[in-house]
Amino acid sequence: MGLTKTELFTDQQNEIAQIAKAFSHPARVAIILHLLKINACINSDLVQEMGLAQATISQHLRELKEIGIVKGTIEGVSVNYCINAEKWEEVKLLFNEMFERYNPPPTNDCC
Amino acid sequence: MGLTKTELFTDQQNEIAQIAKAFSHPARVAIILHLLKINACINSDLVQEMGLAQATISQHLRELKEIGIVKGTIEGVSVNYCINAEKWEEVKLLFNEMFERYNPPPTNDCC
DNA sequence: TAATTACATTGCAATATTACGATGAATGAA
DNA sequence: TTCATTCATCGTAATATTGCAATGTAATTA
Repeated sequence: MGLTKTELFTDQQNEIAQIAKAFSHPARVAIILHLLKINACINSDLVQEMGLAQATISQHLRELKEIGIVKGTIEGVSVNYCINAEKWEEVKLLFNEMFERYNPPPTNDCC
Repeated sequence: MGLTKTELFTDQQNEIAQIAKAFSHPARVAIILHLLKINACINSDLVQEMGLAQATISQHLRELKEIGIVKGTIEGVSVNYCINAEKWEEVKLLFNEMFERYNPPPTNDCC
């Protein structure tokens, strides 16, 4: 079918999945890593940095903006993109909370 | 096209994206969270837990196994699934390293 | 052996994603 | 005003994902 049955899952599960989806394409990871390094940049910089078409980068940036990880402000003719600090912290906590849930079983009888 | 141009990106970028993809569906998140809580379980337990068909769960489990996050060992008629401790640690470090890269700009002149 | 249980795999339909050319909108420069 | 720059959006083609019924496989039980 291709239609995810989100109603079967908790809000937390859906939220983790939604944010993970933002990270699930290397172009978006590359954009995020570039923003982390450079602090702010414009669409055409990213077109230079990666080898994708401008329309494609714009589409990826929109997804990152929709999730809230990235912010963009109009700066004359260009748009300044950067990491949304508050959301970044939130995402970090959400994933860390999950990562820390694992406590290896005392006996190794599971697998 | 629908075909990700992985050759444009670094190994690290592709690896983060690949692992994030494993987390990008709420059913797989639910499976992982359940395994974290319960330590080990079988396919049919998950079918009860979530409302998806057995074939669908099996498919999600296969993806998690392919990535390495989950291990499965045959236990008579059933298969015991559990978190792969080594891979879990690796994934945790990979994501934490990324999360910690962010240092908010001294001046808020970006966005 | 025959039936049962637990999963995996196959095949398919519905939908989502990826990529990009073409085009549109807005700003600034000549 | 006209042109160039920057980016968003639209439309479309190629491919990927999701979900499940049907079927296959292997081990256990009667």
